[in-house]
Formats: sequence, structure tokens, C-alpha cells
Amino acid sequence: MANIHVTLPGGKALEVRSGLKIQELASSQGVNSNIIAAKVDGVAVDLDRALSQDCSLNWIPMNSPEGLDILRHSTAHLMAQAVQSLFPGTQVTIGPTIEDGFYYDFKRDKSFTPEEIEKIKSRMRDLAALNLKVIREEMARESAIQLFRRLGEEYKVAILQEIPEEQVSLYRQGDWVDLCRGPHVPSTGVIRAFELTGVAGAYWRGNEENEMLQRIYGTSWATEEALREHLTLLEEAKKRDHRRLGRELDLFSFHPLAPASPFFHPKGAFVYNQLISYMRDLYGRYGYQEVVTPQIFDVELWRRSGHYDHFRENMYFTRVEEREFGVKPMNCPGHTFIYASKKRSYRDLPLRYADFGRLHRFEKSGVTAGLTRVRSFSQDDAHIFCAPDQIGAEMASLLKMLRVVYQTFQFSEMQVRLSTRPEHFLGSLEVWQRAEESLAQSLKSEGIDYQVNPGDGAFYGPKIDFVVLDALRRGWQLATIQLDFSMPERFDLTYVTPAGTEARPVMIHRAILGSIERFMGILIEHCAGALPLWLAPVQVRVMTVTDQQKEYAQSVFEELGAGGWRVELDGRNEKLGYKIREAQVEKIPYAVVIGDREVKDQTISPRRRGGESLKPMAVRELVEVLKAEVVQALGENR
RNA sequence: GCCACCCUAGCUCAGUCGGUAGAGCAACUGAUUCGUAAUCAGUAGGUCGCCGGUUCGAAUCCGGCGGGUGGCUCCA
Repeated sequence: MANIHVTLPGGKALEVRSGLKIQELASSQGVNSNIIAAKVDGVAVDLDRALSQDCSLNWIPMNSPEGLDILRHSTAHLMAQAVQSLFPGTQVTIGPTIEDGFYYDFKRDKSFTPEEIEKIKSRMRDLAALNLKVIREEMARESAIQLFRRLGEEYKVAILQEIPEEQVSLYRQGDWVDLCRGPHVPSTGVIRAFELTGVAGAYWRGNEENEMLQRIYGTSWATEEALREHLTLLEEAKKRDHRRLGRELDLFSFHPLAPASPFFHPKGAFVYNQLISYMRDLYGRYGYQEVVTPQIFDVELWRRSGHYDHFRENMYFTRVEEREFGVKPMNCPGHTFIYASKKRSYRDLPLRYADFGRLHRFEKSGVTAGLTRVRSFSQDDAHIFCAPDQIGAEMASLLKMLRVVYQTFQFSEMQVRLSTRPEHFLGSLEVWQRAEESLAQSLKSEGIDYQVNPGDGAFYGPKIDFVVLDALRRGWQLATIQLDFSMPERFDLTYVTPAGTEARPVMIHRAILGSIERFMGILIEHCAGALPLWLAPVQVRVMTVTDQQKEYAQSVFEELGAGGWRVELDGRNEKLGYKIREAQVEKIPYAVVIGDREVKDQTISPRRRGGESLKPMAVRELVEVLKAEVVQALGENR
């Protein structure tokens, strides 16, 4: 038998007989038992694979990202095997891995009850305990189709019929078989630390028109400890869920009679308005002008803007005096009226109209969520009307502003997506190309990494979206920048060029925070409710040790208040520890303690939210500390 | 909108087999004058989401509706 040359990790070369299984090689090399697959010339394969030619070999340990991916995929198989053994007649469809876990979609008339999930889990444990060998098998596509047809697996047949390859691979464990590319763990025994985390309905192939399948979510880890850690992390994430914090910190609430529409309580409203005023300050420096526009327009406007055709499902309508009106879901059409209210010159451009107007969008009942998806909200919205050759400069300025904002809020992790021309589009290819290039160019020159989302642009122009993750790692779009050549056309907007001819301006739709509601929700989670000093509804709480210090505490309270600080006085007859705890739970940035010592020395003892006690100081010294903290956070903004 | 689950005091949650509801925290009252995350005692608080059905009797079983949660689809 011929020999082949295998290069091991670290460069060690080995001559072995052809046909040697990787598993055997591993044993002979004394590689630790923690590996669950290998890479041959960079391609992940099963340990059961036989080596047939010269190659380089790398091990995939269970605890590596690739190893975990394989483990999870195998866990999905284990689950499917358990499900089919418990519930004959249930068909398998697809079962991919996802971040930290996996799911498998089943076709079954009934959905899975919590009790059934328990049964599935314990059957999985039984099957794992049998340590069934996981065997790869290759066969012609046609034979596979016949096999799955015989098994009554219509979905697998459908999948197979769309696979281009003539040769497909199957994986068997015990009497169970699934179509799969692999690789997989060598045997079910290595699957130990898993949990089934949820059930949900999901449409076949993600299409609403298709039948609904039963999806089971799960997670799987290399060790019990890692699994527990993961589950603990999920629990922790729930604690920073903005819906919980919003109630606990008395920021906002909801009422069944106004579903998906937040009520901002005094403290929440303060934060809300503070966010707006932060943006207003920036507007002053970036050449924006704020406008105020109507809430309700004759549907004629929405017909002209295209919303009536493309956005009607998401709009609220009202009929009075035989006239139909639509409540605005966006500000843009209103802004075109201000633009068109007089003759515009190239000298006027760019015009930047900002609008914090309230928007209403009807969202289907199943899609709303806390502050992140609501039916009533406002945006830090603006529309920039400019000449086509001004797009580049506007984008640059916009991206700079965006960076300033996200730096202020310390959002460093976010995905940027450039969405390009969709299938159905307005305008010429040339204009689109230019627009897409200028967006890409702007991102590059600002040094912003981005992904291209081909075909995901708006029908009127390409866009850049900024997506951040919430506490439960769900993505939410905050900022959006869209180039629009269509609205100026529809509203017949023009400006007079230097040559005296009329030209069409371009509209840039943009929001940096996105919706104030969503931004606030994400921000609350981002800082776990501990809002930065400049945003905190209450910045300082002055508290007495006993009521002997009430008078002095009152004067400290007044002095801070007179200086414009948001301060509260806690002069209740409670122990200091109790007051400290309350301030801490309310996440107030500074607690100021006043006891006999402070009265005597005319000082105060501040304590930071994090637990750090500052040394006793004069009120004016604390003010310096506070000021420095605000400047640190906002730079020269304030 | 679709699938599943949940809804008991302001909040977090008990409530067994169907026999008309309970705790902790919060609130209120009183006592306590206290030094950096919870002082003690007492009082009050509920149309068990809403409507209907089954039953001698429903928080509990069944149906409908509303709201919420996790997904899917949508949105972007």
C-alpha cells in the first residue's frame, strides 16, 4: 500500500499509509481526546475520514469556535433523532447552528408542549449515553432522494432536488439518518452539556406564504461549566433589559389601551428631552435648521409621495368632512413643501431641515417590543436638500457628526451596512452607481468598516444603516442615511443653477439616533440603567445621617440646585445605609452624605454610584468634579 | 399577522385534587436619631386581565377577546 505525507500542526511531517483514518492518526500521535474533528488542507472533516493523499492536517478542538459549531450541529441532529423517535410521523427540515446554539425545524401538526420538550431532552441524554457512532455515508443524489422519499421526508426530498451536486452525504447514528454536509462529532457520547431553550413557529424557507413549522432552539457547550456560564449570562442580560429598567427606574410605562406606545414619566421624559437637546446643540454647529410640520395631511400628499402605494399598511387614517387624511409616518413629504415654498437658488444649498415631529406607524401586533419597536415615536430626523455634486461633502460631514454622537454614547460595537440598488428601482443606473460609490467612498474616507447588503437599498436610493445589538443580542437599526432622487422628482423640486437653468436637488434622509424611543431603549441597556451624569434625571442626592443636619443639608441642596444641577434631598428619618441603598438602586450618579462632621467642617462627603467614596470637600469642589465629568463626556459640546 | 407561552396586591411571586386568596418588597401609621446597599412593629391594599361556558361551587377546567413575552414574517 502506498504511503502519503501528512504535515501535522506545528510543521511536523509524517509518512503514513494511505487509507489511515484521522482518528487512528490522532491516537497514535497521542493527541488529546478533546478534538472532535480535523481540517485537511483547510477543509473541516470527520475524524472517521481516511487520508488518501498528501495533505496538511489541523485538529479542531471541541472548545474552539469551529469545534463548538460542529458540536452544536451534532446536537441539533441528536435532538432531531430524539424527536423522531418520540414522535413518529414528524418530518425533519433544516437544523443549522446559530450564535451560541442551534435550532431544528420540524413538520408536525401539533406544536411541542413544555412537557414534550422535557421528554425530548431526556431522550437526547439517553441517546448520548448510548454513544452511537456517527457515520458519514456518500451516495448519488438520486439514491438519496429515493431513500428520503421512502422515509416520508418530503422536505429533505425538496432540499435534495435543489442541490446541484450529484453526490451528497448522509449521516447515520443508530437507526437514524439525516442529509448533511457535516462534519460531525465522532459519536453522540461527546454531547454532554446542552439545553433546549425555546420553541417557536417558523415558516418553511422563511416565507410567510408557506406552512408553519415547529422550531426548537437549543444550545450546546463543551463542558457543563461553559453551559452554566452561558445560561447565567442570559439571566444577567435580562436584568439589563430596558423594559425592566424602565419600570424599575420609573422612566416609562405602557398601557393596554395604547398598545406599543410608551408613556414617558417625568424622569424618562427628562432623558428623552435631553437627548433631543443634545442633538439640537449639534445641529447648531452642523448647519441644520429646525422646522415644525403638520401631523396629519390629506391623503393627496401621501399619494404624491408614494407612501400611499408603498407604506399604506403602516399608516393611520382618519376621515373628517368627507376628506381623508393620513397621520404622518415620516417627515419627508412635509419638508418638501417648505423647500418648495419659494424659488430656490444653488446659493441656498445645501438646506438642512431637522424635525423632531411625532410619527405614527402601525406595526403588526406581533412585532412590537418595548421602546425598540413602537407605534408612536419621533426621530432626530433631517432632510438635506443639495446639489448632486454636494453629496460627497454632505456625507463626510454627516459621518463625522455620527461618529461624534456614537462616541459620546460609547457605542463602539456596531455594524455598518451599505445597502445597494434593489431589483425595482427608480432613476438611472448611472445615478445609482454614482450614489453608491459616493456612499462607499464616504465610509472609506472616514475609516468605517462596513458590509455591503446587495439589493437592500430603498427603491429611491442606496442607504447606509447602523445596527447595534440590545442586551439579548438582537440587532436594531439606529442611524440611517439614504440618498433619494425620487422624492424631489415627485414633488417637482428645483433650484436655479449658476447658469440660470433649473436643476433637480437631491434629498438625503438621515437620522443619527434613529428614533429617540429606540435609542433610549438601547442606551439604557448599553449602560445598564446607569446613565451618564449629563443624562441622569437626578444627578445628586443629598442625604442626612440624622435629622440634626437637616438645615445644613437643605442649604447644600439649594446651592447645588441654584447651580443648575439636578439634585434631590433625602432628609427622611432613615438609616444612612438605607438611603445609600435607595440611591444606588435608583442609579443616581452621586450621593452626598451629610453628618455632624460635615456640618462642623462645612463640607460634604460625596459617594459615586459605583461605591467609591470621595474625601470630604466643599460643595464648590464637588461642582468642579461634576463639571469635569460632564465635559469629559460631552467634550466641548456644553 | 402566524406559532407557542404568560397575565393573582404598585413590584416579584406562592396558591396542592375545583370549595370565594397568601408572602416578601413598596405604600401608609407609629417607634427608633442611626456614618456609606435594607431598623422594628403595625395598618391598608385584590372584579385572580376582560367576557362567556361547564359545575351545587371556578384564580383553578373549556371557549372567545385584550395585553405582554420568545420566535417567524414584516419593517429597516
